[in-house]
Amino acid sequence: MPELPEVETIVRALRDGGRGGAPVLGCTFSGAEMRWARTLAEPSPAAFAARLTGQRIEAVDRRAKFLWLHLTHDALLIHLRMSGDLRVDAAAAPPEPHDRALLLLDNGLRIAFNDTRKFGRLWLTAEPQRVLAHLGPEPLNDDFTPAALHQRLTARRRQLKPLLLDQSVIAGLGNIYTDEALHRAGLHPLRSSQSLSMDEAAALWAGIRAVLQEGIDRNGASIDWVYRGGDFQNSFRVHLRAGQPCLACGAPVERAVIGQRSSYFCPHCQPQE
DNA sequence: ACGAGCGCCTGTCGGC
DNA sequence: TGCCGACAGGCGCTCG
Repeated sequence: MPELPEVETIVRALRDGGRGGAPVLGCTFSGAEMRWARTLAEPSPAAFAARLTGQRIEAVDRRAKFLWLHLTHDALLIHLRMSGDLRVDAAAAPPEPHDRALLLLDNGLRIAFNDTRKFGRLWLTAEPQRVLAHLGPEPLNDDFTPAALHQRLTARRRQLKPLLLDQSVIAGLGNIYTDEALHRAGLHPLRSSQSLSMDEAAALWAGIRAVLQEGIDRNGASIDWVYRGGDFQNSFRVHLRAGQPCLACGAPVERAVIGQRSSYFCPHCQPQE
């Protein structure tokens, strides 16, 4: 599910409150219950609760699509994958269906990791950089420049859309925001990355920045039963809009499967050649 | 180096 | 109504 803006929204809620939950910054873990053991990437389920207990949440951060809780000794990394979400509840509240991990806090609250499809993962580790080592630049950081994007795109010859989904090239984009960024840049998802001019890379850079920032401003996108609270889905220009008129030119939006993912684009605004 | 296929999971939806 | 395939915001693996 979540891409960078959805994860950022969750980070801000954990830090400051929001999405129906209380802030947890500064709280200390008092226990944990794993309800689907494979959710835990490391350490072992047997070691997890004891190691977590007593550690205080010193900071709540994000790297790409990973939530990053800085604890007293360790990092708690959380990747929500397709269907994960976090809630902050009263510790005594009955669990919800698909709650995979319950992390108890010493002030009567509880962080629940809910994940219908069981793809999400938690890491409790003293070496977060080992888990995050493969990630490319953060697209909203100052060092992510049009020239840096151009260099990374032209260093390879790949279809543009799968390349943008590759977290080692740029970190944080997923299927929705990639479609929207390519549309804003007027670039076809199958264009060869190596063929991009500096001007085209600069347009893509601006498109990526704009859609991510708008997604954050709107608290992410909510589709179907997944995720809650955001309304960026009301701003989609192409994603999920096959057959409907392009909001820029009126041509029907097309859908194609590219790299095993649904892709939506305007054939007029995003010519393949 | 790149792209395709598949596995991991559960749920929803549309067609027959 | 029931069944069946397609599809879903991600990512890691193998195989050509």
